[in-house]
Amino acid sequence: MYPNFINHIRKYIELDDNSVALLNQYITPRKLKRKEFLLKEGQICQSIYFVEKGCLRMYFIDNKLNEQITQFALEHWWMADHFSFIDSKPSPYFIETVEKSEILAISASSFEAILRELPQMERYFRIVMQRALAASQLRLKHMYEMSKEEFYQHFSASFPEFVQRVPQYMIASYLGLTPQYVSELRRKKL
Amino acid sequence: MYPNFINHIRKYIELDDNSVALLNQYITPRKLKRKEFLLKEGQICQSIYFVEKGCLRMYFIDNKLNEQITQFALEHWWMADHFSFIDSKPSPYFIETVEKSEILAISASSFEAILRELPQMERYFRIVMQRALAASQLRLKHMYEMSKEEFYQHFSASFPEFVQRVPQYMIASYLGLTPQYVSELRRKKL
DNA sequence: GTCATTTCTTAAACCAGCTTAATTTTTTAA
DNA sequence: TTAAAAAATTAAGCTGGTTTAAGAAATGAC
Repeated sequence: MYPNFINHIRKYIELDDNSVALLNQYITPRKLKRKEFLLKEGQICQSIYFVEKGCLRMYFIDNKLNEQITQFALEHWWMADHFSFIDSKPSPYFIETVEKSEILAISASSFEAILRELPQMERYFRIVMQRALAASQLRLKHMYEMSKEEFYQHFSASFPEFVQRVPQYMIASYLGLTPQYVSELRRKKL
Repeated sequence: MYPNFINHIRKYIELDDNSVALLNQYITPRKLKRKEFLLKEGQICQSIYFVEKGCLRMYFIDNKLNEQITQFALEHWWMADHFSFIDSKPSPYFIETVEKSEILAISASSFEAILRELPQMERYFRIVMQRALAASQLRLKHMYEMSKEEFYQHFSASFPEFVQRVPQYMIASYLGLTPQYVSELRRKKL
């Protein structure tokens, strides 16, 4: 059904076919075109989203009216504004497809139901959250230790397919650079 | 025994006295003076640490040989290099007490034992990790949207007791500023 | 296919925050 | 208490990266 999703869970916990069937009841699959929204500023982030296929970005509008991208999610990744999701507070973020995507949504009430009926899923989500936290720590370390130029070069070298897949100005925004400066850096490298 | 620790867990899950007793078997309490280390660069982060009392900082040495602080942990907070802890990889970080502290350590093997014997603790840690992730998302947003001056003023206004408690050069490092610039900002404000 | 829109590039002026270096103040340890 | 070490301040000069503005190239929708 949703091979990426089920395989991802089975990387961390055991899940028999009955459990998979039960799980499926709480999942809302969504097929989205490019540039469609899952969340807009001011709304409550009602669901957490698993990227079965495609790519999401999360951004907010800063005080200069720029779109500031804070996260991407590719296949196998979860996306959510966790503060908004946990506390049912309005989110400052937009979550939007970067390309045609297939997304699995789990609403807050489904999330609770899953954890109640399939307690082993607590373990799965504990591990996922812990790994996301580890990734976030690492990203922060990179931001502390690298100049913007190094940060860009490091990112390009680490995720070349991603740099191909996503418009350059989005990479720039995610890395906290102006598109002009990225242009300059690319020219410099060639 | 460890009131902050047990109360923290009981904020999120139910825990009877037997479970508390069981839990206690897997916890190593440590009383530390100021400037003692729980982790040094190159070591594997063998434990996660709960701050029962006091304050920890995590930092690494950057290429200019500065101590770059990436995290603090006060009472009720957990501290760990999660990448190192999860994958048993050498850590680039130091974890050190900022002041006299009482710390509870849970080693990787104890962590697994706790989760095996008290499965409801999966839920506790899932919630803790999810909240830490939310906090990390928010911090990142602040870094994207604020100038360094705004970031400092925002931090000072948000955590005045913390600014009292911790040396100024540590605040500067945590916020990614030079101590000189912080000095300038303080003077400007008065 | 082709036109409108989106994305990328170039270049020059500008500035927030850093570097360097010297001095003063505070803290620590004996 | 006092000497030494650690932390904070001040000030001048500098630079990595932004801003502004305009044109060129690529892309997607019809």
